[in-house]
Amino acid sequence: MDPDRAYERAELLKAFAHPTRLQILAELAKGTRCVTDMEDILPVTQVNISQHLTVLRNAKLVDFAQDGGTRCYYLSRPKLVEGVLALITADHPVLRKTKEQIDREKARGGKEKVAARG
Amino acid sequence: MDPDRAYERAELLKAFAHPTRLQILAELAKGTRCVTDMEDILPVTQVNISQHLTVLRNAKLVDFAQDGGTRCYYLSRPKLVEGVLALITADHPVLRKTKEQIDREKARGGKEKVAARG
DNA sequence: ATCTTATATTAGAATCTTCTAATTACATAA
DNA sequence: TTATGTAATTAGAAGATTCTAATATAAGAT
Repeated sequence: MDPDRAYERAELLKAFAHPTRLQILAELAKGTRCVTDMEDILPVTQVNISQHLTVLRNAKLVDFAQDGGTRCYYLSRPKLVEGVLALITADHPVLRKTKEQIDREKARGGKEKVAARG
Repeated sequence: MDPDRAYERAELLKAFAHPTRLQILAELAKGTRCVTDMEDILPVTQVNISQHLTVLRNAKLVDFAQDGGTRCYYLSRPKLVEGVLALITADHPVLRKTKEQIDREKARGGKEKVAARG
């Protein structure tokens, strides 16, 4: 992965990487919500929610449609957000390998870099 | 999502959310690597790589098997890491909705919170 | 024992992120 | 036009993260 793309993608992941923002995203995954809806659910101030929504908007994870004085927020890339939420919510057992297992994997020819054929 | 789980999951995502760590994870997704392998690929110091590997180990995203003086690092939760890498690598078109579309979605009864039946 | 190679640790400065307090803006109702 | 409800912005303090420099540890070779 080249450094520029790594930087971009890290920026995207940073937008996810905060407890309040994850809770906002999880809530929006259930449907459109306005800021007052979120205030009812989250144990933080309106100002703080608004600040986190700004981060999420800048990352293009959410957007809103204006409805008079209120804003209806929704996921602007639902597949991405739902995908990430599903992955971090699932249980992923932690593997442990010995040097011998790794050697056997290499012998079988796994995913590692190999000399070009031909 | 309850605040404790949100906190835990945000911690996990923070481990992903750095360009150098993403590059390390992408490299390990190709196969086992030792620290010198990574030094050859990444434009950062050995010390810094080691520090990022510590972060990744603490998050249980990677682990290593000792091989004499070198350490063979591998993904300890490959499905999780590969899943996240695939999601952030894919192109996810950005949706835009009007208030009217949102109203119609609500009328159809979408994912939003609804009064309990019964 | 000493040197070399491979990797980790520690300390601290620089930078970035987050939260709180104060204020602003905008839409609607009275 | 004043009040009310909804949401955003700004400034700055507090806290967390990251990087660099110096040093340490451990294994293998000489």
